[in-house]
Amino acid sequence: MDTLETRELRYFMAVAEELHFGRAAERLGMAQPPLSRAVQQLERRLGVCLLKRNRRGVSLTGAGEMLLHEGRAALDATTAAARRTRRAGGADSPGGPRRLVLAVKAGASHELLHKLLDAYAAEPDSAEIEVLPSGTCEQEGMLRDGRADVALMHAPFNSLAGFDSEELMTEGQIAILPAGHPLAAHRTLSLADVSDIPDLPLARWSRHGTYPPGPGPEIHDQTQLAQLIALGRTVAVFPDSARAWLWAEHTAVPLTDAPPVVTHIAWPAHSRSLALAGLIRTATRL
Amino acid sequence: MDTLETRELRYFMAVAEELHFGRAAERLGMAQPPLSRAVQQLERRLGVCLLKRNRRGVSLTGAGEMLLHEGRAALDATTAAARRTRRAGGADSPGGPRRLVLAVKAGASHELLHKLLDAYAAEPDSAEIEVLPSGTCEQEGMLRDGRADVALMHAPFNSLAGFDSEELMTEGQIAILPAGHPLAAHRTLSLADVSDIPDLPLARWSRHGTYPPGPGPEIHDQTQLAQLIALGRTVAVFPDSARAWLWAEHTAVPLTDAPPVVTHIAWPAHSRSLALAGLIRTATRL
DNA sequence: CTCGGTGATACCTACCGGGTATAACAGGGC
DNA sequence: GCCCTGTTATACCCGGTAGGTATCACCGAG
Repeated sequence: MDTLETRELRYFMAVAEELHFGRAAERLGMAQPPLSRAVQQLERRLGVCLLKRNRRGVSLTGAGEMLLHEGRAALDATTAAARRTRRAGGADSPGGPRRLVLAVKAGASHELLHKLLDAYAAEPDSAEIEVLPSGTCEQEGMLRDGRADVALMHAPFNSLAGFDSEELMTEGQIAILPAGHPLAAHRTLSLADVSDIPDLPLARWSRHGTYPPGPGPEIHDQTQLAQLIALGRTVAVFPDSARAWLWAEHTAVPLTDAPPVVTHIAWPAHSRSLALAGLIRTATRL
Repeated sequence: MDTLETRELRYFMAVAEELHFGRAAERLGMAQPPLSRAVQQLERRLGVCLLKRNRRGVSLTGAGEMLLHEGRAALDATTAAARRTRRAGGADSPGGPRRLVLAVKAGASHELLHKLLDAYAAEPDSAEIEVLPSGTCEQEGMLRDGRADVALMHAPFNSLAGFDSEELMTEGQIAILPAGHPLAAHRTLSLADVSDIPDLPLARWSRHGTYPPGPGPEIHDQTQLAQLIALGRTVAVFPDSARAWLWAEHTAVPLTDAPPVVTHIAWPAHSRSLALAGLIRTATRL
């Protein structure tokens, strides 16, 4: 009577995201009429109007927006439950699984990650760690929907909201310039210096498939970016630890006014796994 | 195929908590055979063994424990989605609902709460605040399953894990003694002093219907506790602000070594409501 | 005024969730 | 050793409902 099945939620989410019954039905692999009916039923059961059916497409009501947000969290939580249960698999041992999935932004914190993995592997009865490279700022979603159990995150880029976390490292930021560029001769630079170079527009990173507006080139791969810098086509701002992968044609210049980057280890607040606790203990002792 | 319906989750949770198919079925208001079948189906779909069927009852496997924990979070999230959507109700206004439910431990932080409500009501276009009194340490659950949108919590009693929060107030703790008791004459006391009084055993608070072991009386109501103290039958430890409801027969003595109590305002990390943001802003400015 | 695109309705079918009855199995009491 | 009790699993049936197809109702654009 008041139980909100995940199937209904999935259906509503599809419609709310597409704002179009036909496309939503296609995405769900079903016909449009049963989808319409299911959403109507959902509205009747909740006793609220979720969608405004304008003759040309659909728009969300206030309650619809609420369900879109809260439903996303709920769906993530259920798929997380399924995934983590599957991973816990045959292991009948109490105290949680013997395998952890660690999400790391691809290429970031090389050295820290290496030290962490080595130190943890040396611990007595440590679990197996699977390192899962993630796209830009995707670690949050991975923790939420159970693709990962724990993540290395970088404030202020990642949001730690909703997770437990421990601080691991703080570092400054550097501008990475083509070695030959006039600015590369400076000892230090400011953010204003590098964000306003006429011949070197700041690169724009892919974020969930879309790019922020601006004149710079669209980037979704670190190697691609490195090459464009080496070719003198762009400039980028990175944490100090990015020095590890600089090319000969690159020059790193410290930024005086860039916010410091704080690397955290973060995990879902309700986690109760012994293996996770061990990893966190190891990480904070580094 | 991999979708984990809430109905299945509810069924499994009931069995996992009761560890008995018959009782679980009764609790769910259904017969036992379909419940057995549903759980079998769930196990087959997940491809893992969740329960060990011993001839005498049932026990959880590692995967079963995982699903018990993760599933609780998932079910809470879906019921929260349903509840909050219902509450968002007819309000088609963007930016979230015009009504917030604020969970407060019954009787705690009177003064702070009063100031907060007054200050917020004076704000331009403030939402309506419904104050929801909650039992001991129940605010977490209320935020998780959507009965509340925001809560006043008291560290270290409440756990802030998984929520966003702002600190509002820090206070010391006091022992509340019968006015005539010898210890009531002291200027200060230590925790050891009050936890080991032969004739005044510490009261035990109800927590989800159960009581911690010990010699003291079982308490689930502040008035009841106040009376027992006045009668010289027990002693209790409270934050400073409890002085507000002391009786004439009570004496409050500061505790030197009790951990300070920090009152926070806390809310689900993914909340995006304008009304909530306004309330938080008001609270932090107090 | 018609046509294209949208969501809603009508109707049918098949699946499956739920109920009842009963089997299979283990343990304890005599 | 045998039966009785408590437990979960199996067999079978029924009804509700999720999903499909065909079609309608509506409105905006040209």
